[in-house]
Amino acid sequence: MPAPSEHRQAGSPGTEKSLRLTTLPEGHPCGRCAVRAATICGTLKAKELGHFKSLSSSGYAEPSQCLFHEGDPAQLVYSITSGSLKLYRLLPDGRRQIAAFPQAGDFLGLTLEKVHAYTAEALEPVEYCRFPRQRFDAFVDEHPEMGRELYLMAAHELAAAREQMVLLGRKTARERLASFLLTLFDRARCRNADWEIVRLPMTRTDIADHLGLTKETVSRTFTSLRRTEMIALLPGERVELLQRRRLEQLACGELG
Amino acid sequence: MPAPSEHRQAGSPGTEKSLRLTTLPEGHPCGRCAVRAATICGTLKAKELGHFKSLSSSGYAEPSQCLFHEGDPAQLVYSITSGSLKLYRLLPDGRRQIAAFPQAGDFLGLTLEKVHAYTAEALEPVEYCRFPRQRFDAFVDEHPEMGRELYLMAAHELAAAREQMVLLGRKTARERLASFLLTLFDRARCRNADWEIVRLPMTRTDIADHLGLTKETVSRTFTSLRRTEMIALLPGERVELLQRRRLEQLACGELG
DNA sequence: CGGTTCGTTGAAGAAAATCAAAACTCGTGG
DNA sequence: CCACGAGTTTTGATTTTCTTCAACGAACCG
Repeated sequence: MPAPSEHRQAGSPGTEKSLRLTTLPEGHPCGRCAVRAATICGTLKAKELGHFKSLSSSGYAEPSQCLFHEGDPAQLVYSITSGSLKLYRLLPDGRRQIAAFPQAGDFLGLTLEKVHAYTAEALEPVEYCRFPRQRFDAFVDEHPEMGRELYLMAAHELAAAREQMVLLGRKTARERLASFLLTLFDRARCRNADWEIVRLPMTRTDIADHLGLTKETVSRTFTSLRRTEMIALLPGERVELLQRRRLEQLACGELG
Repeated sequence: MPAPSEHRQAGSPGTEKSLRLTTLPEGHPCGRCAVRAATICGTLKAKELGHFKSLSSSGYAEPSQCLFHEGDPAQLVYSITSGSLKLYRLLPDGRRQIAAFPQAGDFLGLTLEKVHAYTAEALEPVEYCRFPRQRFDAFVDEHPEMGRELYLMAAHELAAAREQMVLLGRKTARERLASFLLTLFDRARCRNADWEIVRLPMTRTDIADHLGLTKETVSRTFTSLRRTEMIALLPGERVELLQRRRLEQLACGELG
């Protein structure tokens, strides 16, 4: 079992900057992004946006800093403007499950409970906007149309979580890694150009804790995918997609 | 790998009956239920409820009948009024992952996509209300306060799905079964009296496909929990909780 | 009563975990 | 510029957990 990670630094508050609840291209032909881009920003009229903006402050977190920890009172809501994080839960003996790797454009900390159920830890330098939870909730109450947008976000995350359930419950190690890499490629393609190269900001251990494997198995599986020439491993923790079709077949279980 | 299940009967339309989007006790001191109870019904004024009601028709499904299949156009939204179902996804070779076991009070078919990503199959006789998707969406558009309620539902299901990710990614067979049984006990306690007995409407294979195990492992694990006297297996596919505390410790990984 | 499905149990096998160690990366500082 | 050292990745050998295969008994049903 992996050792528990112990980081307790607070995210350092930054100076006020322009409010961007999403950094995504607004009309991009990617379902996930399209919904995100429509979220919040598109919903609010100029005057209301100003009011909303006044609720926020911006901040910055170093790699391995946590925006919040499992068990912390959920007092703030975060909107990531750049960088990426891991969102995880620890079992008492240190076993860890990473639920997601949130990126720019994602909301964090929107729990219904009084405390956070997950820890959000930066993988890279992260910029974010922060909203006091109470004022955020009050704002949502005053602007019913926000409810719909929050619903769209939650529904998307639910779909992703259930997809991950299929992966964790029924896929082999190769299928898991193939699926994971494809989601990364799709997320990258959605934001950037059609590069078939992504950088992995997370370690093998992080990937293992996301896919329900060990770091050794993840490493061996990378090697296996490289040997069969579906991907290439480039310097700088980057991965190139060589055969999308075969990787897709593998990911959904149509390939040995 | 388990053999694929092949059922293609349609849910039989029933006669008009009183609209109940939830059958849960409205003031029950259970978080999950409280939110559900507040959902929809509590949101609409009498006149609007009448309009909403006029959009629905009620129906009935036999065990093993499907309300909808993975890949079907998502034309209807369902609200379960009695009975329970399994919501699952099949891989091409027949591997199956059951995402959830929806019950009375749950909504089904609320996908953002054009088609359903999961199959909903009745475990027991199921009564439900049906709403044409388009009219449901239009209604939600006209009643912004509905968005907030949908968000609460989605957020709850997201929390449950992520809990299941921890289970599938990092728990042992015993821990998985313990966690699963506890959610069943909690759901039952929320609805009924404080009986520590639940009936399992699903087969061992269904449980296995929910927990990422095989039916043999599930069976062995039931035996193991029975031998250590945490639970008792009663006639009629019923399970009695004997030592809640120990089962809870086991479920969250504090026990061998 | 035979047929089917479901649940349990046993024995053998496999995928991934664990244990162990070498190779690589990258920042630091001599 | 290169050597050092901590952390990460890769690879190998062994073990474990769960799966697979197989058999049998119980419940159910026309």
